[in-house]
Amino acid sequence: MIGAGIKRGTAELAVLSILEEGPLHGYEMARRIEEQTKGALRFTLAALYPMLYRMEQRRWIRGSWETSDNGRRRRCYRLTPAGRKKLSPLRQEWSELFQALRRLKKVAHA
Amino acid sequence: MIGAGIKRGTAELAVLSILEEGPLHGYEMARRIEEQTKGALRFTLAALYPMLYRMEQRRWIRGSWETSDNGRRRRCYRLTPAGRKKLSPLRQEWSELFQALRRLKKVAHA
DNA sequence: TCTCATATATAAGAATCTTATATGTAAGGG
DNA sequence: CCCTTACATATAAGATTCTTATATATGAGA
Repeated sequence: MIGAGIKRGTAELAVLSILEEGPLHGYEMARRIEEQTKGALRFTLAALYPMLYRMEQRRWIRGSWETSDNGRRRRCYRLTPAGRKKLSPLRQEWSELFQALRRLKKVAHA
Repeated sequence: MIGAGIKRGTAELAVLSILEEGPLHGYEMARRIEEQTKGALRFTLAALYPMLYRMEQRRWIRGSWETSDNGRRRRCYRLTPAGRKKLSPLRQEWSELFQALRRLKKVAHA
């Protein structure tokens, strides 16, 4: 798995990206991020929950308590318009970072 | 320029990459990183000097005081064999991060 | 002399990650 | 019936690495 040192800031992009596909609760977000990145990117729930809280404060996502079929309470988050608007500049920024690092001598064969 | 949030961990790779080209002192490293990334990646010296110190503690780089032609004292760093060995797994890790983020819905057209 | 470029250094603070710990329900196996 | 695993959220303490602000000092050019 990718180490803690270099993955800072990825949670924000990961959460917004995952929520773009539809509303979701934290536990499932963590599972999907791990699944979709084939285990490369993995977040502990302890990292994810405070992040979700912060993103809600910034109005990028909005959470609501729901009760699932199996009777469990969970907090379902969905992207706000502001969150959706944040996505493309954020992706752009990551894209620029990749390019920048590639210029500092090839970052592998990526 | 790329924001502080997402560039964590890049300094390490940047320094090792720059030193791969030859020994260098901190001030010039900062200048070259900015130049080579066309201004996208920029480190303040206040971020760079402690980083160089930490990397020296880890034996990835080795510094020596030199006096330049113009009579200024400066600390010249060079890659150690250990530092050189660190470069390829580190690049690999970044490469995997890029791939992982790309899988979470395209990170722009990168 | 004043300012800019060179050159290094430290301090205080912010943000985001880590591991450890806590709580509670539901389902399945022995 | 009990134990373990999966589900689901939450907080605390600590590490790391970035930020801005500040300090020091020399050399060159206007």
